[in-house]
Amino acid sequence: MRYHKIPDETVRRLPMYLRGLLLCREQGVRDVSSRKLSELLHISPAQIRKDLSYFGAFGTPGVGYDTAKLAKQIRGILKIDTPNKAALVGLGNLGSALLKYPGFGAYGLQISAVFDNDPGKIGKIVKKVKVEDVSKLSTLKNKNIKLGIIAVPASAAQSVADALVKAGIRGILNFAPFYLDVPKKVKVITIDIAMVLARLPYYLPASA
Amino acid sequence: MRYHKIPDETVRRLPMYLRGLLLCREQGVRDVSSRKLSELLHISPAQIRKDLSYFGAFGTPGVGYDTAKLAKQIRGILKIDTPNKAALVGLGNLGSALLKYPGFGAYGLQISAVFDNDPGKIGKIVKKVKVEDVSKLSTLKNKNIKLGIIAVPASAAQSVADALVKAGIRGILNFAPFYLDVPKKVKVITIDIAMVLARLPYYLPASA
DNA sequence: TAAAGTTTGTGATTGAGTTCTCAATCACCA
DNA sequence: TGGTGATTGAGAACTCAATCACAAACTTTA
Repeated sequence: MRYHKIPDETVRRLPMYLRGLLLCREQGVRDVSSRKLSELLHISPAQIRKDLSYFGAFGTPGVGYDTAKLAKQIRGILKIDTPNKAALVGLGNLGSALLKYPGFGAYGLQISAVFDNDPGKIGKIVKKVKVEDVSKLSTLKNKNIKLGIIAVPASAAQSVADALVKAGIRGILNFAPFYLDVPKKVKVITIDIAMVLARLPYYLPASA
Repeated sequence: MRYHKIPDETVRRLPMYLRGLLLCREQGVRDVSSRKLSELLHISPAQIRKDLSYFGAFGTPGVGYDTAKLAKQIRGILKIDTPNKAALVGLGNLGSALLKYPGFGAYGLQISAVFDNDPGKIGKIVKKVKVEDVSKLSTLKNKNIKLGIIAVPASAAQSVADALVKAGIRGILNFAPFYLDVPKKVKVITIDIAMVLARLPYYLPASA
């Protein structure tokens, strides 16, 4: 299966597999079968095997997958085997929370530049990172930072995105409720938290 | 098309349509065609029409959709035409940001109860809501709150989910990187922010 | 070494969701 | 009032993803 186009859905699940593998390793499990991983992640065993098969044959029939080895492979596929630096734009409530969020480390991600337009915040040092003025976004070019996180109001999101693209950013995680118009070479993933929550009442039973 | 099973993907897009319609209304646009909405949201016109057709015929051939009328319809479908109260558990960095997040109002959502296990936070009043001890989660039963937001560490997520379910919660928005085991009647949507960001490097061009 | 028991990897199948297409409908205008 | 142009709604066709099912590969046991 190695030479096929990879479904986006498969890429979306790869970090889940990595999480499951790390969980197994913590518990000292050396080998894990697709069935056991399935119980942990609630993704079907066949789905797991098919997803992995797109990239090669990592398992051993009768045994399963070597947790350490497979974790390394997946990290390689996701290109997170070497650390990735990210720039955060917007140090409001959400931006601050993201900056302090401890979960990025497990995936080799590090926020190593922060920008805001509030003079009261510029110059401050949070989490060992100095807050810079958004007008300085262009300096990212020299820092080999390819990922950007947008945590600004919707009205400013597009202009921030434009600046990020101009600064050489190639992947954007966008929290603003707004479609970002960027060149095709730039990958954008948008998370609109309110919109996700807005979907929950639909599933509530009809009776109050 | 009114009597078919609704695809989950369609439900996921409904809030986007609502956002687009609100945007149009702000600009004083009375009627909008599926083509114009498409340009705004980057969802194909056919997709928009098909999604809406699952619930009825809301448009006028040759004209398009009445923005005010359609917005009202969608709110009804999503059951956000009357306000929905939500309980937030976990007032860490992310929880605090969520509590202050202004975006929920547009979807009729309101965080009207907050819980934490930190004695230093319990009793405080944030955004007019008094922070309560997590052991008081059961009091939700009397408050007609059906939605819960979990913003606690992964290690505590399952026990919080159990407590929420016991308190009558029927929909959960989970930010912990963990699969939550809940009864089928409870709908869970998980957002693992780190995991989403971890997917971006995959799309970066091969050369550094 | 042979037989029994697991589990992988993948072609075949099924299913879900998207796009195509066009008849039907409506506004506008001469 | 009849013709023109725009747009909806929905069946049909298509595309993409998930599941099935099984041969091949490996471990274990005797």
